[in-house]
Amino acid sequence: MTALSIASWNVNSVRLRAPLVAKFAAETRPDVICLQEIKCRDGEFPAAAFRDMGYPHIHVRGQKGLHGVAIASRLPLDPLPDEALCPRAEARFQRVKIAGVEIQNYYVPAGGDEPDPAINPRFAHKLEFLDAMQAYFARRAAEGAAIIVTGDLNIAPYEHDVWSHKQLLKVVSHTPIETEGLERVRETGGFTDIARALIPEPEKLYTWWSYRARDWRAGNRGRRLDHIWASAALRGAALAGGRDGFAIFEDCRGWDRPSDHVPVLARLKL
DNA sequence: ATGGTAGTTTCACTA
Repeated sequence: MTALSIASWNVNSVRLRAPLVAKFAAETRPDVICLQEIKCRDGEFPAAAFRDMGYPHIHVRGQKGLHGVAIASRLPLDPLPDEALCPRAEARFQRVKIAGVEIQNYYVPAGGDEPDPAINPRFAHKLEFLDAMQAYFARRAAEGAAIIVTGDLNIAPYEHDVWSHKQLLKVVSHTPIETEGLERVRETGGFTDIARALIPEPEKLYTWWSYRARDWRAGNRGRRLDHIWASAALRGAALAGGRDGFAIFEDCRGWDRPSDHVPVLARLKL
């Protein structure tokens, strides 16, 4: 049996946040780190800093200034085609194979403020992106492949994934069209939400706290936007470790010049 | 009902 630990973190600019990633990597030593919102082109990724952290194998899907995803690994990785999945061709999806596991890294569109696709093109894009994910999973479901889906999905699916279910029902990230859509996507692919399989409701779980709060810790108005899912072939490996199989690194939100998201981590026993 | 902060594409946009 071998262990494989996979972290996911929306860093909100990898060039600015590379020192924080280094601190996290030194403390937690994940085998793989999936990043979102790197906000740079491929060639601007701070690859040398990641090599120094012990992650020489890197796959970047960047774009100028906005969005962008990257995967950094201690183990060799094989890039896989990204299927041009994003309906607007933004850098929001990539996939690789590491130690026999396919890792898919997503940055789902945030969707703007108004949860109505008829008047808000960014919300329409978010729903189109979910449709594209569902169609992709439907095409691949019969394979039975060992797949990890991770990233900033920008949706808090369950009641206890937000600080106030009632007050967020009309707020983008927790509206029924989004939460039901994400459930459909997950079920289409036969994926297990590792966090909730190991840490069931009603325990509150958050991975994001707004920059705009006066005191993020005191108010604790968080949302669980960052996810790690395991395909049916990996469900046993994902749940074998019990509660230690999943972690949220809330302390990172209190570091100097933090991201508004914190890292999440799954520990697989393959 | 409003505004609050952060980052990059910056006297404007996304999140």
